[in-house]
Amino acid sequence: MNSSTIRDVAKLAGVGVGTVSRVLNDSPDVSELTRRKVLAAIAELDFSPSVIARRLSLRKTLTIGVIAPFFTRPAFVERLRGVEKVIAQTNYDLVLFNVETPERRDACFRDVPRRDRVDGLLILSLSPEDAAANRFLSSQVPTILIDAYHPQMHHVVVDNIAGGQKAVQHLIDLGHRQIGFISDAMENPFNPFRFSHIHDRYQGYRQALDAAAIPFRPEYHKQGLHSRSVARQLTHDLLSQPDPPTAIFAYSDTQALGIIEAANDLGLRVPEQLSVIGFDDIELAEYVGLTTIRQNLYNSGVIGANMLLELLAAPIHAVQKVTLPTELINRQTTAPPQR
Amino acid sequence: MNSSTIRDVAKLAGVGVGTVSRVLNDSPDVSELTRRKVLAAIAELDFSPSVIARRLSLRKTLTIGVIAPFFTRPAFVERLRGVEKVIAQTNYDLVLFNVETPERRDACFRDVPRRDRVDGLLILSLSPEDAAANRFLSSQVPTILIDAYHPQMHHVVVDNIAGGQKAVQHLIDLGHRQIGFISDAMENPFNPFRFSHIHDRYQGYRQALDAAAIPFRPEYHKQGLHSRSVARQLTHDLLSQPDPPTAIFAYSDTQALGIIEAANDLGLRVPEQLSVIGFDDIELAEYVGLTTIRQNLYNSGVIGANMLLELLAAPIHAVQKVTLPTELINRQTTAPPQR
DNA sequence: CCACTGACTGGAACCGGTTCCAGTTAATAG
DNA sequence: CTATTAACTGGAACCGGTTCCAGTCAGTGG
Repeated sequence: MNSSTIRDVAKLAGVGVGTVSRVLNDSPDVSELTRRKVLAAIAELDFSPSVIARRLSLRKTLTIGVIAPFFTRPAFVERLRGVEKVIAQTNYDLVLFNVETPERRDACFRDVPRRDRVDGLLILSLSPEDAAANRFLSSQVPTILIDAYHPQMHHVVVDNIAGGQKAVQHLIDLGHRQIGFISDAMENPFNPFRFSHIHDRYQGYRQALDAAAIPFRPEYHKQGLHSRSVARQLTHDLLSQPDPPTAIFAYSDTQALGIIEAANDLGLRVPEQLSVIGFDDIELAEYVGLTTIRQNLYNSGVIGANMLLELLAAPIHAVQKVTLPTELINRQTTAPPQR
Repeated sequence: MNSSTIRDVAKLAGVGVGTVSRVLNDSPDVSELTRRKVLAAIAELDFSPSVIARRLSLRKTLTIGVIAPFFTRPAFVERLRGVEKVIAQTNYDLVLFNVETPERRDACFRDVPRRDRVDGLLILSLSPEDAAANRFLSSQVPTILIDAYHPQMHHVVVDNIAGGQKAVQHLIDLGHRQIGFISDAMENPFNPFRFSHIHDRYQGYRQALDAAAIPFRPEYHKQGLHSRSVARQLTHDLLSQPDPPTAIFAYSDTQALGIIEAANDLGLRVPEQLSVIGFDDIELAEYVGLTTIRQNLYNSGVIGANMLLELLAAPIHAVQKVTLPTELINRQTTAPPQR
């Protein structure tokens, strides 16, 4: 059925294979008469060219790879959605590599960036170390980091430092002076993917405190694995100390939810007795009325994918760096501290 | 760098290309000595075989396609996760086709099922009409429907009828006799993807009522677009009528959340004054303590992907039909009706 | 009338694997 | 010692496109 080849078409149309190929590729060097004959033969045979054979002779895969820890956190899915939207409008195929363990990440970083596998690569939320980055750079596969960073690689990131600062500044503006921070662990082994935003948001936290001349209190910063339940436990620790914070900045919305649970456990009303602010603005955040810092997740995918397409179309550039802004979404979990 | 071919390896190792190919494919017909020579040459050249060329000569794409409306509802992502998990363990690539409009669905149904594009296909939550199904069947591309149905295609579905019945039976067991149902629209144009579960869950609703000899009241069934806000509005309609229901079965958890919002609007306490039960058991459900019917989303992806791999390995079978059970998850939104 | 140009065309060579057939070699049987 | 066989091996042919070179032919200029 689908088994006719370009040679069958050539024979039927009474032309050479080269001519058929020219017709298929809209070459101008074909007379109108010939073109019509070829198109008729194509229609009669219900021929369509083999993508596989094209790939071999073009030495391109017509494929874009995406490496990401998609399913581990809701935010990643939203970025992927933006990526897919862009790629779907091209004739590239989108090949998915999901990463749920550091081993799998390393395997992907090793095996995927090969010219015969993908023409271009998007990496979401996974910042490569120098060794991996060098492999990407020498692999000749154009690669864009989205929500991830390496100084020598193209990337589109959100301004986590400014975002963290914005969150804490909001609490300060409300009158808070005792502000806790609950985050993922900043160091291995509890930050196996080395999500670098943690450091950035932490830095934003510190800068906002400094700017307001509020001394940093290490006992106000609790770290642990990224999950609601861990955040809940950390909040218990945080609030059970003498002179506890009156407001908490959470590294992520997921953790903010754990903080709110802990407040409920302890009989503290939010926001009257405890203010909570998150980061990301995931869908749940709106539902529970969480004040948070929004980053435009979908857009980051769109921008990254478009950068990659440009890179594939045009020759090499200098390292492209895009930083996206954040936005304070003021809902119902922050308020002035009680006197 | 990556440019060495099997012929380079053959020359360096002093053997023929066929022999190198045999070594690469672990053929037993190679002497140990020769194998070592070849492996040494491979290592020296840092050679790895071109996937593209393999595809052409094997006449396989080494690719599995997934067509789905992934990002429109959280449940789909969870299924995809199960699919990815299975595919990642093979050497198939996973190519993603996201569908957000009926046009895009039709385009995917038309263009993707081609032997030179994918070796096998998984379709999530989109039930093809007969015309499309015939194209799939005649395309020679093994295809599995997950959470979708066509009588002549392999599929793995959840037992939506039994699930709906289970939900309503739970309400009846609690003593409810006035039970509403809020669902997606059952007919076009408001059900553009023809999600068939709606009919099934509706049927489960009707069966449970019949079994308890409770007459069906059409005014207790409200339909609308799938969203929290629409469900909220429908609930207002439902509860503002004389003799309103004391319990509501929601087609999905998302809609159940809208129902709860509406109850709050009206000052009705859940579950004391209104019982609500959902369907799916999405992540949010646990968070808000929603009683619901769980379907094992992740597992449906795993099972479907494994079915496809078997189909790719073995010759044609009879139509495979798998039905997965559901489970009542009893949380805090259902209770006996008030006297 | 010849040389030359431009427009178009045919088809071999190529992309880099796999496969199959025809050897070669060594071992075993007769 | 020869015939037969088993165990390996080399390499041509093939998968189905694209590309490029060497034409062919009509038209133009001298």
